[in-house]
Amino acid sequence: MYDFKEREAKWQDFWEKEKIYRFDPKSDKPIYSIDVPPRYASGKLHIGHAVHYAHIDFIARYKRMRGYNVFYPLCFDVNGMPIEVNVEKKYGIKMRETPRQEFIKLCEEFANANIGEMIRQFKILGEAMDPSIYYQTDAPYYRRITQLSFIKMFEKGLVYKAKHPVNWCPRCGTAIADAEIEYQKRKTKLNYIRFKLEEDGEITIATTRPELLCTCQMVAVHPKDERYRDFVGKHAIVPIYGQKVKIVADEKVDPKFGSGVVMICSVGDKDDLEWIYKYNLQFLEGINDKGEMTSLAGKYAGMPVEEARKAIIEDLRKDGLLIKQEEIEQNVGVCWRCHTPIELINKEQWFIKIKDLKEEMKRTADEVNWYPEWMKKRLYQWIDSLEWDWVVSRQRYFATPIPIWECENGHAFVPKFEALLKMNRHVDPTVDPPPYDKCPICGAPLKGTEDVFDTWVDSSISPLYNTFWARDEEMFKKLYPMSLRPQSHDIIRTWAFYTILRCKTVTGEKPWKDIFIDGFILAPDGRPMHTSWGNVVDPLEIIDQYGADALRFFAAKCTPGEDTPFRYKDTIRGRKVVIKLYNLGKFVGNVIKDGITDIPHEKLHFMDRWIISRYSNVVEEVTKYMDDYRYDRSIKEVENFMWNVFADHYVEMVKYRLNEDATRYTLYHVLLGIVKMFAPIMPHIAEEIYQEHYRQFEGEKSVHLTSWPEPIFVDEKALMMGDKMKNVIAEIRRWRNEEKESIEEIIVEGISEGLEDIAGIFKCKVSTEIESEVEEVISSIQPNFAVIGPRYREKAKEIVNYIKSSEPMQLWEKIKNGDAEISGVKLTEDMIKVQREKRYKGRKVHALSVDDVLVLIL
RNA sequence: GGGCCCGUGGUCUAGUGGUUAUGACGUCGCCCUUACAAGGCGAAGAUCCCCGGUUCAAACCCGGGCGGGCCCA
Repeated sequence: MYDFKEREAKWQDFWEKEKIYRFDPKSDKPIYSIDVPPRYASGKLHIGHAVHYAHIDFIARYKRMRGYNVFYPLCFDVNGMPIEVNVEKKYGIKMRETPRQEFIKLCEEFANANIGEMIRQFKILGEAMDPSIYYQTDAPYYRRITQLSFIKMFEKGLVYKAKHPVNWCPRCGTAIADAEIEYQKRKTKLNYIRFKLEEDGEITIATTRPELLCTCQMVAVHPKDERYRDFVGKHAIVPIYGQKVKIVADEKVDPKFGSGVVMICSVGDKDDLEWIYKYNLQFLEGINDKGEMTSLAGKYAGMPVEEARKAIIEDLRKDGLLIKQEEIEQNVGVCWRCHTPIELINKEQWFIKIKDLKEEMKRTADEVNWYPEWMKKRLYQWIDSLEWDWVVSRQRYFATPIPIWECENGHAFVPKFEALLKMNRHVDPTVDPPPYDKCPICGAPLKGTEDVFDTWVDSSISPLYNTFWARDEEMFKKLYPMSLRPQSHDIIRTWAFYTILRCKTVTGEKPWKDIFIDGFILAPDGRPMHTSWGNVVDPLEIIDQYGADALRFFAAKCTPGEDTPFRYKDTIRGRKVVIKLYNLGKFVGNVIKDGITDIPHEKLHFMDRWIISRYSNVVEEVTKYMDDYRYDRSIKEVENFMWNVFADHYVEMVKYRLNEDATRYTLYHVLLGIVKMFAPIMPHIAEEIYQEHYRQFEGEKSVHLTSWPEPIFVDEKALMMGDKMKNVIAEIRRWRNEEKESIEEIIVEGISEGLEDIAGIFKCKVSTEIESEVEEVISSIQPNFAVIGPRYREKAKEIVNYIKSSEPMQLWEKIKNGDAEISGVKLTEDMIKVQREKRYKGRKVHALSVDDVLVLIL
């Protein structure tokens, strides 16, 4: 019995101890380099991670067996907000109230404490990452490369500073990321407010944020809204403030919401932002970073937002401008920690120019091979829709500092590229001295920025880090561009896009040759996994219960690019496959335990040539699939061959001749090839069988160091007739299984080779002469669409109907005599599929018909 | 609202124009046949989401609809 827990752990230790996953920088073998997604160092291993990393591991192991020097780094992403939040929770502190460097230190400690556990998780998944090429994105050596590559872009004039709206929590006094926003359903009032027209009349707008009247710059209606057709192009006067604003028609207005008329303010929410860009409006700041009204609000200046809203509603009511209020439910974005509603406010931010690079990015993306191909469309669509540049600054602590110093006159400087290159760490402008004593332009003092980079700035240089960019010219030439970027589809517009952008601008070349886009793993119920829905699957429990190979088997069954629900049945099947392989190994191992002798292929039995031909075709197919990153098709092919062809048929049919050299030779090579084809996907069981039964003959110390199998030979005749023979044998076995009668003699008509195996298996006399008194009956004739269709086109239907409606025996006679004709078409044997039956006279004979072969059992 | 993807027996799934539609899990029946009962053999179970079109021929191609997912606005 295969104890997967004990054995998988054993082989994992063995691989680690023997250091079998090593990239050799000195080797002149071709390199296959993988731009591994650095695993985020804050949390538990999710089933999605487990599956994605398994997919990458399939590729890495396969490429090693194909003779590549595989670059497959162990790496971790250790930046950003989730770790900050975890640290705040763990110590009960607030980031902004803790000294910066102290807080950063706590983040580092927290992440490092997690990394050990993550490495252990990778190990029990059977991951073959190379710990000798390691990085983590918060390390000084990595941050330095982030900064160096940024400096390159700065020097090219791609960096600028401008005001940009950010999500802002007025209570915490900080910008927050989209991911930090929680949405809550809240009841609020929708206010209908009367706007007088400059021309004649009035229009009623509906808004939940009347305090923003001071920043109102436009009024919009839906273009098809009949009620307001005559208003478009006219001008409304904003109550209280009196500014004159244009009335426009815009598709984005929902005519069913409120009065169907909305006001467009500077920045009320994200929709406003879109309109600001579309209509080139100004960013008017009605609310400051404390959540209070600014001087633009006139008499309400200084009031907190909610208070100002109440006051303004009161004033509108007094003036008779408030028509009515309706209670509505609204999704309000709130700070996920203090639940204060988020405001969009304008802040100085650093930008990287990307709008001008759109076409170049598309051209570069096109130079990369996309798997699956259609994923490229998603990137293109994203690039086409880009309307503003990349905001790279964040007002946080735990990330790479932006290496910029500024003077009070707005002159900005970065360290010299060469100077930073000579350092063995990054610079932190909140601590390190500026690169110049004073501003080289105006002489004013320089102050370091406190902003840090968006974490995508770090992760989007992984190919530069991996390939020794700026550090080792020779290695860079060998490794860049990398062979493969594997990643999931949710981050095409971020990780894939920014990586292409950064690497292309810095090196002038694409970052990788291939990109492989993975799908998502959903809960077994087909929905996304959510703790609150109680449908989360823990991969560590799966491994504990079914084994890592079984989990990897499920991973292999996921169609690349598609979202796949987790399927327990696939892990159950995976475990069965492991057991089947183990037993098959035990059986074959016992037969070949004294080794085999090489024998010329002519000395093989017909059915040996059959299985070897089948095997050779499988090797070719599977190799093709693996080259296309279609491990799902590959596993299906190997699994089917191993179980339904090799084990169920070949092994069964040669049990009577296990002591022959031909049998042993065939069993040895076919099973070894099967094991090798399983090795990338189910590495533990493959290692188990290799170590137990093959290592003594093959020599290599691990199956993962052996080479990928090659086809042995393909004998077309053995392939075709062998399949028939296999079916004949299976049919006789089935018959015997059901009838439980003894067999004296078997007569086979239609096959002449491989009959010795029938005699051997069923221990009876075999002949090919059918008694003359046995009568042949055509039991059915089916039309062969593949022939009739293309040849006769529109006549096909008529021909098919004729064949189907004819009595088979009579039709057969006519076809044989050349008398069968319909609509001027003479029917021939290639146009039909015939099933024959023999009926006996006199003796007791059982007739089985298999394809076009006839078997009589006496 | 936009882009991309998906919709196949009870459940999940393969299948990009031509057999009797693949396989798994589950169910039922027979069998411990010298690796494996976590196995073997067999059975039941499908209007291939709906409507139209193209074609001699559609699960597959085209158009429209319905339902779901991801990303974006």
